[in-house]
Amino acid sequence: MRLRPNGLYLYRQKEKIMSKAERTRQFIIEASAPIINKKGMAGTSLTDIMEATKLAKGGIYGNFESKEEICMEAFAYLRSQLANKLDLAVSKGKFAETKLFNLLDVYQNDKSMMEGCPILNFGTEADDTNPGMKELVRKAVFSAQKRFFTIVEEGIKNKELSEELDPEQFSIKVFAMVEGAILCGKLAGNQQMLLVLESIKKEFKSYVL
Amino acid sequence: MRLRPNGLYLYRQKEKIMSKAERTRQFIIEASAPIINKKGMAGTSLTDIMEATKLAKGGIYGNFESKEEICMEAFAYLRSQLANKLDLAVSKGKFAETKLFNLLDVYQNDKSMMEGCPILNFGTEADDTNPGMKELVRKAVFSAQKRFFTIVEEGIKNKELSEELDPEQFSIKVFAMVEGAILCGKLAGNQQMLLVLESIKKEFKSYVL
DNA sequence: TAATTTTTAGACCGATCGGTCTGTTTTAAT
DNA sequence: ATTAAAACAGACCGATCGGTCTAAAAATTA
Repeated sequence: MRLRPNGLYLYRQKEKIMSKAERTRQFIIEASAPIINKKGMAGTSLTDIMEATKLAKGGIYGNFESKEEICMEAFAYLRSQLANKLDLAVSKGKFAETKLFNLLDVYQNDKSMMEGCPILNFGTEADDTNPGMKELVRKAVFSAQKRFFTIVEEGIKNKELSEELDPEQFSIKVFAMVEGAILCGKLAGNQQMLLVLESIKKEFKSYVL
Repeated sequence: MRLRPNGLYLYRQKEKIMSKAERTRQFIIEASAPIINKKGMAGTSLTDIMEATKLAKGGIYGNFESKEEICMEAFAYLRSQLANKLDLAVSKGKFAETKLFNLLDVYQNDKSMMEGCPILNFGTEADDTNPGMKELVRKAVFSAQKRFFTIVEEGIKNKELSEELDPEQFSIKVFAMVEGAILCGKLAGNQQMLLVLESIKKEFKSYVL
């Protein structure tokens, strides 16, 4: 028996078919990521990862040299998955307003957000204890903020938005609101998140020309 | 040797002098809380707690029945410490504006916030894994929001603030912004936090009559 | 101060931690 | 199909995990 990470996953990389090891590595990352996101890095054991992948220790450590490495890759994976969804949502909007609203809708509705934003989860755990991870998350914060920034910047350039809207201020503020809303939504009920996102939209609309 | 939690800590409870055990229990909570807040519940071991308290296992487990219980008490302690500071800051303000600004200043400057907001730290770790702790944090969220709510509500009643400012919306939104700002501040630099808090003040001022 | 109760130290426990290593199996090239 | 190389299973490792228990020490009562 050993037929799991085979047919199902036909990853390609740069037009070259991935080797067995590369496929297994990717499989481990994808299977572990949601667990680590949920239970935390310290809270996730190798046994958890073995169960999720149905692989034995050797199968794990043949592809990673430490649990730490798995955690880093798991975060990178979650981050890029989410980034892709967010970028796609933005690209489907024609105007600044629709771009922003599409973007917020992903934060609000996407089921991958149910398990919590990886920036929030990994960030709070890593900030005091894991400089390498902290740096990864820091970059993720900047690129998430940049998404908001670009929408506003282009909106102004295209005369869709008032020049009184400062892209940098707005992007930092809105990102903080979104992350805070995710936290409050999980702790105090989803309508809190809704309320915050609605107020972002409302404020934004006031700058639409 | 065994003279630590004696003279230094003369806690009183309802005018009755605390017993040795009560003092030790409190001592363990206060010594452990910052560590647990920093390293997380799963990331903090009993060895960490033993080192911080200079007590042996027996000394710990004579006063608590599990690590879990220590974590719960640690959160309750951090929460009440912070709540006291915040309430004090608010009480020193005479008007809604000064109350709110004093409150935000604690979030911005207090050194106990350097180690991170316990709601953020415990909340993100507990939300998917620890229902009991999640409930504790949930209550903390509501009472933190209520602090903002009351300022606005009374400000409106006293004709200091426009009636267009909705206390509930504002309190939920601002709390989310503050928590998001704490996260971003720790990950991406403190000036992000500053920026968010400034924008809260700016928006608030626009409702001051 | 003496007696009793409470509290603490620290040896000890089984379970689990992250990680290594070897022999077997699977893959990939011929 | 044969063979050399790559990947994996699972026994094994020492360390550490959270937690228990007993005897000694300290606090409390008399």
